[in-house]
Amino acid sequence: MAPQNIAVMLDRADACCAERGAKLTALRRDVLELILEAGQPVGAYTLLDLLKLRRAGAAPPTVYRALDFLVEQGLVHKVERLNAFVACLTSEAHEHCAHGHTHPAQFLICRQCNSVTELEDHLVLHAVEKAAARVGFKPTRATIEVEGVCATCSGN
Amino acid sequence: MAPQNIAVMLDRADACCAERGAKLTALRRDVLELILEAGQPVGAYTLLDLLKLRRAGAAPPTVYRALDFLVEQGLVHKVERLNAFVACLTSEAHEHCAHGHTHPAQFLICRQCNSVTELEDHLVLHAVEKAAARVGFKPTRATIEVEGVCATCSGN
DNA sequence: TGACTATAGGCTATATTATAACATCGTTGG
DNA sequence: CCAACGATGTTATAATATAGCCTATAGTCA
Repeated sequence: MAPQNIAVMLDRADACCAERGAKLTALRRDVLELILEAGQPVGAYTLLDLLKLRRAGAAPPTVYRALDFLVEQGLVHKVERLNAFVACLTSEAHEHCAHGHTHPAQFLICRQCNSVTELEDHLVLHAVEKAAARVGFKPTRATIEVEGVCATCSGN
Repeated sequence: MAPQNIAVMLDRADACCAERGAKLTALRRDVLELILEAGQPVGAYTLLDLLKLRRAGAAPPTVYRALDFLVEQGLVHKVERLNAFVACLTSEAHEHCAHGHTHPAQFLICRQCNSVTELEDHLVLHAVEKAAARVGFKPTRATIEVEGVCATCSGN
């Protein structure tokens, strides 16, 4: 992502937090910036190494606390299958930021190029909700991660 | 699960592996039995502690290798959000065991009672496949884990 | 202003989850 | 038999994540 776009995203994130009474502190902003710069899922310790270049004293809790905050605000998602974190780029997360903080999302993980694409497909969500309702289950959050081969890698 | 049912499941698993040219060795059978006895998702190190009661020399690789095998055979699933393993109880996995080994599944995780229910909902799978196809992505596997409150806990 | 309170962050240690690497053993097929 | 392969034993270590305690800073209210 181009630096100017990252700056835009950071400012959006800032406004979004403010609207909710949360604070995107300098540290949290740094961590979010590093994730945006990565442009792909990045592990907590990779992030820590990057963060140390700016903040010598950084330790695991430094990163994990910032990540907890960012995930809670819906600015970052954790990809469970990769134990990695990725910035949320969907417009909803930033524009309609009044809705419940963590918005639902699906990930497509290409096992050839390791790229990850975020989707926000309401039909999928609907199907999941219906399946849950069928057994009386009340969902609050869904982790949907699909492994496979992306369009580019499969030559389409 | 009642002991006699566990025995049935183990024998089915055995037959299933045999049909595929895989061997459900004593060790693997022990690990599968422990997971079935747990009746809920169980962590690798919990499993290791249980296994040690029978096999003093057991170490992490002992358990992880058995788990790798069982997951590959579709007899056990890993619940990513919990870093835990659960036995696959769906009939398909055992009866139509000729299909691709790892069958798709969805999990409903109750955050009140920690129970986990496995679903195999084809509408959900279809929705995921369609969403993926829409962006040219070719899925091979999907991790679908829903957190919420189960029917029992929500009083329905 | 000054003390109160709550949140954020620094820092050390440690818990939890998972794998690498190499040795040994046992079965199976030539 | 013995070669080859798959399974397991064994030791060490990597990778991921959290506990707990202390300090600093910012907003709040008497």
